[in-house]
Amino acid sequence: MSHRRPVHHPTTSSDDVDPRVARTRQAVRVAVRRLVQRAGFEAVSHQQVATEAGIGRATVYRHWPKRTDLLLHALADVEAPHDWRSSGDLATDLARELERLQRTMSSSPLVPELIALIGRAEWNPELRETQTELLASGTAGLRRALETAIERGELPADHDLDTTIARLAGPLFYRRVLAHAPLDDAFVTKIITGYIDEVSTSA
Amino acid sequence: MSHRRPVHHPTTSSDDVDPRVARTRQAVRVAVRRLVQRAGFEAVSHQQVATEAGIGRATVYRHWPKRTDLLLHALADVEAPHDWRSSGDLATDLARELERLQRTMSSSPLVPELIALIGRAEWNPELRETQTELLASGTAGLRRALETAIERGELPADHDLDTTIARLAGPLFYRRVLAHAPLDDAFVTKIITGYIDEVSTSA
DNA sequence: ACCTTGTGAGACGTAGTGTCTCAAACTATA
DNA sequence: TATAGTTTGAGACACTACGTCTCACAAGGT
Repeated sequence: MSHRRPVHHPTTSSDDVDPRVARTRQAVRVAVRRLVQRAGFEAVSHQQVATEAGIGRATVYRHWPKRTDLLLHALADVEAPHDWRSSGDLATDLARELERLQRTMSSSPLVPELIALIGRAEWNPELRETQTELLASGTAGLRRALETAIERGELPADHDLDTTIARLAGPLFYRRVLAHAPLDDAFVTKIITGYIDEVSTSA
Repeated sequence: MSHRRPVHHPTTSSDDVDPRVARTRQAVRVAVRRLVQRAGFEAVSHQQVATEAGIGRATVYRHWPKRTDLLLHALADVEAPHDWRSSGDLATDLARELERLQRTMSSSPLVPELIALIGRAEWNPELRETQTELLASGTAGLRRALETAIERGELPADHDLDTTIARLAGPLFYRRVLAHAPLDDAFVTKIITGYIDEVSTSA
């Protein structure tokens, strides 16, 4: 919609968007997150978002015609750009990554949003794509840890990463989302030691 | 609402409810399931259900005032009353139970309904309770298998069942619901052998 | 100062919601 | 079969929400 191409001042943070648009976007992002955390995605309507954000209803429709656009927008900048360095030991790397995942899932106010996403991704291809991306970024650390271990020869080259990631991260999701049980340290430790025992005995 | 207590003919299936009510209940159950599978719980409104079931809108409101009541009703009879007998070997029992879970999650038209449930259970205590019950019944087989193994001395008496169940079933949920990847046999086999290796080496 | 563009307020028709009433149909029993 | 007690379906009703549109105004860029 914005046809402004030339960037005159390579400004600090925001892109070459109209400041008014940037304001709207930010306000809506915050509003959607608040609404989702308070009452679930079901409570997110253009009407509600406009009220919560203190902006006009028409403005919300202009930028995000569909309801799911609002959710996608709220999730848009949830990239986890964490710089990764291996400790040289698979067990240590996994522990660190799983604990990071544990922290994220235990405390992050984002979990409700992800659950809202899950519930809809089953029927909405666009949302499913976003979910896949978020999942990939959330488990990227685990994947890197395993890849590094393969390079070191600590794991066989044909080790199935996806399966392993599912076996490591799956139990966390199960506990948090399905069983509504706490993700305590003992639980995470058991997952790690179980897996390490398994690959070390087979080696 | 029905004050009919004395049961004259101990009839075959239905309780002592008015046949008209039984018809309504059944029709709504079917309609809700169809709608959820077709377009998700979001598509389930009293209006839609009435149309789909071919009954009056007011009737739907009478029986299920809230929208979630419709979901709960559709999930009400999903008990899995499967009679369980141990094969005498933990690995065999687990394989059977996990494969059952795999089949259920791969093919059952119920999975969409469960996902609809998950998405809302985070904010609705009543739904959360139902979800917990369904989860318990779905993993009852696994639990029985593990309990039997403890009785046989195949597992230590202080073995944490909830943790183990999360580690066995969690990866399946992860694959099916989050990763949208197929639950192939190789995957299930890896989960089982991994776990069996782990407990057998520690014994 | 100028022109451009996003915004907010509100009008508008449409569609869905939740409640209510009432005649008709159904059920169990005498 | 007749009768009394229930459930149902159809529709009326006020209300809210939806999605689109217009237009004056404010805020942005140059």
